[in-house]
Amino acid sequence: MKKTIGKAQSSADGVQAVDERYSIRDLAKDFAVTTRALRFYEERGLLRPQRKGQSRIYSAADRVRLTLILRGKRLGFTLDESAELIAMYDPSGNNAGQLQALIDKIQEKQQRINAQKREIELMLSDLKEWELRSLKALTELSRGT
Amino acid sequence: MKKTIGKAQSSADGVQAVDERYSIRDLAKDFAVTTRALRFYEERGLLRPQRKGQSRIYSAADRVRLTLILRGKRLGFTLDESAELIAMYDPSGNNAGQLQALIDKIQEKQQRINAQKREIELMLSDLKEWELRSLKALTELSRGT
DNA sequence: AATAACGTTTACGTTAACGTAAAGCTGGAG
DNA sequence: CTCCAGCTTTACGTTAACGTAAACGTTATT
Repeated sequence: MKKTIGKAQSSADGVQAVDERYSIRDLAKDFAVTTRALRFYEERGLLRPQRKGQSRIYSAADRVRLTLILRGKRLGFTLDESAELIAMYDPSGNNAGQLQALIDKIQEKQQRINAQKREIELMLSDLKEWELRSLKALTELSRGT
Repeated sequence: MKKTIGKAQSSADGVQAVDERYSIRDLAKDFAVTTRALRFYEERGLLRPQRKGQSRIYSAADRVRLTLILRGKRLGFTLDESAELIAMYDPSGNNAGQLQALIDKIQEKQQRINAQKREIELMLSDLKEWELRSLKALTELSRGT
């Protein structure tokens, strides 16, 4: 892993060990997204990189957020939903209410996905039936029935 | 079930029994979609209702097609994909070549759907893990750990 | 100084699947 | 005949999640 910005944070504060800094292109490359996407996520409030002059500087925390954003996408969440989830997951204000809300959202998502799964299984059996029918029709046809 | 258009098709041809006719609003009501959506589906080639004068008249076959369209939507298919599926179900010009192509398409579709199913199962276990974590965090928090 | 390589903001373009008027036929009730 | 509900076409608007392009700033290297 190469740090492409500045020098290493050999901070003397002991506790906060590594807090590497990444350019926008670093993140884009590492996560296989475009820089446009990263700026867009920021515009939508999902990322808040520091600035060095006019340039954006991303931290390890930003990488975690981005990971959550992309996982959300894979799970079919909208950006707004992911923003909510990230906010809830944020350990800054972790009260019981927030966690309960998070759990509710997750369970709701489970319901939807389960429904999809059931529908897909229905469709699969449907398609298999059709395939059988078509195969029979084809063989009969080639035999000149 | 009320037929709201014309009179019943008490056709004397014996074989083709019921072929009810529905107005666009009938279909909209029955399937809980807007008339705009129905015209849009037609515009995209997914429906082909007859015309009586300027008005559209939908048949039982059209209802089946609409069912497939909506099922496709629930499965997350685009309209174009649904159009493909509907074309597969259609027993129009069935020569050997067409049948083979049909089978190929069906099998290809099966692959994709199976992949989707696996992905969904992955997501589910992911979500369950999250849920567990959140639940633990919540109980520990309420216990004041 | 000039060029390349990267960064920035601003802003219009794109796709999907309709929503939402606007304005005009049309058949049947009164 | 009049009128209205219900149908039609035409066409611009909307949301999400960026893509794409223009025009410009900033370093670092040649």
